[in-house]
Amino acid sequence: MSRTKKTLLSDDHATALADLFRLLGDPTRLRIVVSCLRTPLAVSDIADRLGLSVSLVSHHLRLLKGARLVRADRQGKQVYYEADDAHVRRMVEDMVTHVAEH
Amino acid sequence: MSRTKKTLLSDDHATALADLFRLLGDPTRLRIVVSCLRTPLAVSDIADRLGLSVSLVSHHLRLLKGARLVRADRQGKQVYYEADDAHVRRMVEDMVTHVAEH
DNA sequence: CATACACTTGAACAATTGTTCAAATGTCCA
DNA sequence: TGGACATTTGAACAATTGTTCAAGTGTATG
Repeated sequence: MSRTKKTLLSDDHATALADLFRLLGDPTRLRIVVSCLRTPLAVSDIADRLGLSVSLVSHHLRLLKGARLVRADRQGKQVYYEADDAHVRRMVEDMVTHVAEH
Repeated sequence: MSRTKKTLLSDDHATALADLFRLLGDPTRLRIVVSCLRTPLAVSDIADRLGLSVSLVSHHLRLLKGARLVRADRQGKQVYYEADDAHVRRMVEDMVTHVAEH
Protein backbone atom coordinates (compact mmCIF):
# COMPACT_ATOMS: atom_id res chain seq x y z
CA MET A 1 0.00 0.00 0.00
CA SER A 2 1.12 3.57 -0.62
CA ARG A 3 2.38 5.48 2.34
CA THR A 4 0.04 8.45 2.62
CA LYS A 5 0.61 11.11 5.21
CA LYS A 6 -2.35 11.81 7.40
CA THR A 7 -3.08 15.19 5.94
CA LEU A 8 -5.93 17.54 6.62
CA LEU A 9 -6.07 18.58 3.02
CA SER A 10 -5.70 16.48 -0.10
CA ASP A 11 -4.04 18.03 -3.11
CA ASP A 12 -7.33 18.21 -4.96
CA HIS A 13 -9.02 19.94 -2.09
CA ALA A 14 -6.06 22.27 -1.75
CA THR A 15 -6.33 23.56 -5.28
CA ALA A 16 -10.12 23.71 -5.11
CA LEU A 17 -10.04 25.68 -1.90
CA ALA A 18 -7.22 27.88 -3.15
CA ASP A 19 -9.34 28.72 -6.19
CA LEU A 20 -12.07 29.97 -3.89
CA PHE A 21 -9.67 31.96 -1.76
CA ARG A 22 -8.02 33.49 -4.81
CA LEU A 23 -11.34 34.72 -6.15
CA LEU A 24 -12.15 36.39 -2.86
CA GLY A 25 -8.61 37.71 -2.69
CA ASP A 26 -9.23 40.74 -4.86
CA PRO A 27 -10.73 43.73 -3.00
CA THR A 28 -12.99 44.74 -5.87
CA ARG A 29 -14.29 41.23 -6.38
CA LEU A 30 -14.76 40.72 -2.66
CA ARG A 31 -16.82 43.89 -2.41
CA ILE A 32 -18.93 42.70 -5.34
CA VAL A 33 -19.64 39.39 -3.64
CA VAL A 34 -20.50 41.02 -0.36
CA SER A 35 -22.76 43.59 -2.02
CA CYS A 36 -25.03 40.90 -3.39
CA LEU A 37 -24.73 38.58 -0.44
CA ARG A 38 -28.17 39.13 1.00
CA THR A 39 -30.16 40.79 -1.78
CA PRO A 40 -30.13 40.06 -5.51
CA LEU A 41 -28.68 43.07 -7.28
CA ALA A 42 -28.53 44.08 -10.94
CA VAL A 43 -25.10 44.56 -12.51
CA SER A 44 -25.55 48.30 -12.90
CA ASP A 45 -26.72 48.59 -9.30
CA ILE A 46 -23.58 46.93 -8.07
CA ALA A 47 -21.50 49.16 -10.30
CA ASP A 48 -23.25 52.27 -8.98
CA ARG A 49 -22.92 51.31 -5.35
CA LEU A 50 -19.24 50.51 -5.62
CA GLY A 51 -18.34 53.24 -8.10
CA LEU A 52 -17.12 50.81 -10.74
CA SER A 53 -17.68 50.47 -14.47
CA VAL A 54 -20.39 48.06 -15.55
CA SER A 55 -17.88 46.24 -17.70
CA LEU A 56 -15.51 45.61 -14.84
CA VAL A 57 -18.28 44.33 -12.60
CA SER A 58 -19.50 42.02 -15.33
CA HIS A 59 -16.03 40.61 -15.83
CA HIS A 60 -15.72 39.82 -12.15
CA LEU A 61 -19.20 38.36 -11.95
CA ARG A 62 -18.36 35.95 -14.73
CA LEU A 63 -15.48 34.56 -12.69
CA LEU A 64 -17.60 34.39 -9.55
CA LYS A 65 -20.36 32.61 -11.40
CA GLY A 66 -17.87 30.15 -12.84
CA ALA A 67 -16.89 29.18 -9.32
CA ARG A 68 -20.53 28.97 -8.27
CA LEU A 69 -20.05 31.71 -5.75
CA VAL A 70 -22.87 33.73 -7.26
CA ARG A 71 -25.89 32.88 -9.34
CA ALA A 72 -27.42 34.90 -12.19
CA ASP A 73 -31.12 35.52 -12.70
CA ARG A 74 -32.25 37.45 -15.76
CA GLN A 75 -35.36 39.57 -15.31
CA GLY A 76 -36.15 41.46 -18.48
CA LYS A 77 -33.25 43.64 -19.46
CA GLN A 78 -31.52 43.31 -16.16
CA VAL A 79 -29.56 40.42 -14.72
CA TYR A 80 -29.71 39.98 -10.97
CA TYR A 81 -26.86 38.38 -9.13
CA GLU A 82 -26.85 36.91 -5.65
CA ALA A 83 -24.87 34.50 -3.50
CA ASP A 84 -25.30 31.06 -5.01
CA ASP A 85 -26.51 29.33 -1.84
CA ALA A 86 -26.69 29.54 1.93
CA HIS A 87 -23.38 27.74 2.13
CA VAL A 88 -21.48 30.46 0.29
CA ARG A 89 -23.39 33.10 2.17
CA ARG A 90 -22.38 31.74 5.55
CA MET A 91 -18.82 31.07 4.51
CA VAL A 92 -18.20 34.64 3.37
CA GLU A 93 -20.12 36.22 6.21
CA ASP A 94 -18.13 34.19 8.72
CA MET A 95 -14.89 35.50 7.31
CA VAL A 96 -16.16 39.08 7.19
CA THR A 97 -17.20 39.05 10.83
CA HIS A 98 -13.99 37.23 11.71
CA VAL A 99 -12.00 40.20 10.46
CA ALA A 100 -14.44 42.80 11.78
CA GLU A 101 -13.84 41.42 15.26
CA HIS A 102 -10.10 41.80 14.80
CA MET B 1 -23.03 64.43 7.43
CA SER B 2 -21.74 62.10 4.77
CA ARG B 3 -24.21 59.69 3.27
CA THR B 4 -22.78 56.26 4.06
CA LYS B 5 -24.43 53.14 2.75
CA LYS B 6 -25.24 50.54 5.33
CA THR B 7 -22.61 48.10 4.20
CA LEU B 8 -21.47 44.84 5.72
CA LEU B 9 -17.90 45.58 4.82
CA SER B 10 -16.04 48.86 5.00
CA ASP B 11 -13.42 49.55 2.37
CA ASP B 12 -10.64 49.11 4.89
CA HIS B 13 -11.97 45.79 6.00
CA ALA B 14 -12.48 44.77 2.40
CA THR B 15 -8.83 45.25 1.50
CA ALA B 16 -7.64 43.72 4.76
CA LEU B 17 -9.80 40.66 4.28
CA ALA B 18 -8.89 40.42 0.61
CA ASP B 19 -5.23 40.40 1.60
CA LEU B 20 -5.87 37.36 3.77
CA PHE B 21 -7.83 35.60 1.07
CA ARG B 22 -5.21 36.34 -1.54
CA LEU B 23 -2.46 34.80 0.59
CA LEU B 24 -4.48 31.62 1.02
CA GLY B 25 -5.39 31.71 -2.65
CA ASP B 26 -2.22 30.03 -3.84
CA PRO B 27 -2.28 26.21 -3.63
CA THR B 28 1.34 25.93 -2.56
CA ARG B 29 0.99 28.56 0.13
CA LEU B 30 -2.28 27.10 1.35
CA ARG B 31 -0.68 23.68 1.73
CA ILE B 32 2.16 25.27 3.65
CA VAL B 33 -0.23 26.92 6.07
CA VAL B 34 -2.24 23.77 6.58
CA SER B 35 0.86 21.67 7.11
CA CYS B 36 1.90 23.69 10.13
CA LEU B 37 -1.57 24.34 11.39
CA ARG B 38 -1.49 22.00 14.37
CA THR B 39 2.19 21.22 14.90
CA PRO B 40 5.19 23.54 14.63
CA LEU B 41 7.29 22.43 11.69
CA ALA B 42 10.78 23.35 10.53
CA VAL B 43 11.17 24.89 7.09
CA SER B 44 12.99 21.87 5.70
CA ASP B 45 10.35 19.53 7.12
CA ILE B 46 7.61 21.44 5.34
CA ALA B 47 9.64 21.39 2.15
CA ASP B 48 10.17 17.63 2.43
CA ARG B 49 6.55 16.83 3.15
CA LEU B 50 5.25 18.89 0.27
CA GLY B 51 8.07 18.15 -2.15
CA LEU B 52 9.10 21.78 -2.52
CA SER B 53 12.43 23.57 -2.44
CA VAL B 54 13.44 25.08 0.88
CA SER B 55 13.86 28.42 -0.79
CA LEU B 56 10.34 28.47 -2.12
CA VAL B 57 8.87 27.50 1.23
CA SER B 58 10.86 30.20 2.95
CA HIS B 59 9.64 32.83 0.49
CA HIS B 60 6.03 31.87 1.15
CA LEU B 61 6.52 31.74 4.91
CA ARG B 62 7.83 35.28 4.85
CA LEU B 63 4.58 36.47 3.29
CA LEU B 64 2.49 34.44 5.69
CA LYS B 65 4.42 35.77 8.64
CA GLY B 66 3.98 39.33 7.38
CA ALA B 67 0.23 38.83 7.50
CA ARG B 68 0.48 37.25 10.94
CA LEU B 69 -0.94 34.01 9.66
CA VAL B 70 2.04 32.07 10.96
CA ARG B 71 4.60 32.67 13.66
CA ALA B 72 8.30 31.80 13.63
CA ASP B 73 10.21 30.21 16.49
CA ARG B 74 13.92 29.66 16.13
CA GLN B 75 15.32 26.63 17.90
CA GLY B 76 19.00 26.24 17.23
CA LYS B 77 19.66 25.97 13.55
CA GLN B 78 16.07 25.33 12.69
CA VAL B 79 13.14 27.70 12.55
CA TYR B 80 9.79 26.28 13.44
CA TYR B 81 6.64 27.76 11.99
CA GLU B 82 3.09 27.33 13.20
CA ALA B 83 -0.29 29.02 12.92
CA ASP B 84 -0.03 32.37 14.65
CA ASP B 85 -2.98 31.89 16.99
CA ALA B 86 -6.14 29.91 17.63
CA HIS B 87 -8.07 32.45 15.61
CA VAL B 88 -6.15 31.74 12.42
CA ARG B 89 -6.23 28.05 13.16
CA ARG B 90 -10.01 27.95 13.42
CA MET B 91 -10.53 30.25 10.47
CA VAL B 92 -8.49 28.09 8.09
CA GLU B 93 -9.79 24.80 9.47
CA ASP B 94 -13.35 26.01 9.05
CA MET B 95 -12.77 26.73 5.40
CA VAL B 96 -10.99 23.43 4.84
CA THR B 97 -13.81 21.40 6.35
CA HIS B 98 -16.31 23.58 4.51
CA VAL B 99 -14.85 22.43 1.21
CA ALA B 100 -14.25 18.86 2.35
CA GLU B 101 -17.97 18.58 3.02
CA HIS B 102 -18.74 19.79 -0.50
C1' DC C 1 -38.23 47.63 -37.72
C1' DA C 2 -35.53 50.92 -35.07
C1' DT C 3 -33.95 52.98 -30.99
C1' DA C 4 -32.62 52.71 -26.25
C1' DC C 5 -31.17 50.29 -22.39
C1' DA C 6 -28.59 46.40 -19.78
C1' DC C 7 -25.19 43.46 -19.99
C1' DT C 8 -21.38 40.60 -22.09
C1' DT C 9 -17.23 39.79 -24.52
C1' DG C 10 -12.47 40.24 -26.54
C1' DA C 11 -8.24 42.46 -27.21
C1' DA C 12 -4.64 44.95 -25.19
C1' DC C 13 -2.03 46.85 -21.53
C1' DA C 14 0.45 47.55 -17.13
C1' DA C 15 1.16 45.48 -12.87
C1' DT C 16 1.61 41.80 -9.80
C1' DT C 17 3.04 37.24 -8.63
C1' DG C 18 5.09 32.40 -8.14
C1' DT C 19 9.22 30.14 -9.00
C1' DT C 20 14.19 29.22 -9.63
C1' DC C 21 19.00 29.84 -8.90
C1' DA C 22 22.89 31.67 -6.62
C1' DA C 23 24.74 34.10 -2.97
C1' DA C 24 24.37 35.62 1.88
C1' DT C 25 23.27 35.13 6.83
C1' DG C 26 22.76 32.65 11.01
C1' DT C 27 23.89 28.69 14.16
C1' DC C 28 26.15 24.81 16.05
C1' DC C 29 30.19 21.83 16.95
C1' DA C 30 34.86 19.76 16.25
C1' DT D 1 38.36 29.44 13.70
C1' DG D 2 36.62 26.48 10.11
C1' DG D 3 33.27 23.85 8.02
C1' DA D 4 28.67 21.83 7.85
C1' DC D 5 23.87 22.52 8.19
C1' DA D 6 19.39 25.46 8.08
C1' DT D 7 17.33 29.32 6.52
C1' DT D 8 16.94 33.81 4.27
C1' DT D 9 17.42 37.04 0.64
C1' DG D 10 17.78 39.25 -4.06
C1' DA D 11 17.68 39.26 -8.87
C1' DA D 12 15.55 37.58 -12.86
C1' DC D 13 12.12 35.29 -15.45
C1' DA D 14 7.68 33.55 -17.26
C1' DA D 15 2.99 33.51 -16.29
C1' DT D 16 -1.15 35.25 -14.50
C1' DT D 17 -4.28 38.93 -13.48
C1' DG D 18 -7.09 43.37 -12.97
C1' DT D 19 -8.53 47.01 -15.67
C1' DT D 20 -10.00 49.81 -19.70
C1' DC D 21 -12.02 50.61 -24.06
C1' DA D 22 -14.65 49.41 -27.96
C1' DA D 23 -17.63 46.41 -30.09
C1' DG D 24 -20.93 42.77 -29.49
C1' DT D 25 -25.38 40.33 -27.85
C1' DG D 26 -29.85 40.30 -25.72
C1' DT D 27 -34.36 42.46 -24.51
C1' DA D 28 -38.17 45.56 -24.15
C1' DT D 29 -40.97 49.31 -26.21
C1' DG D 30 -42.07 53.02 -29.54
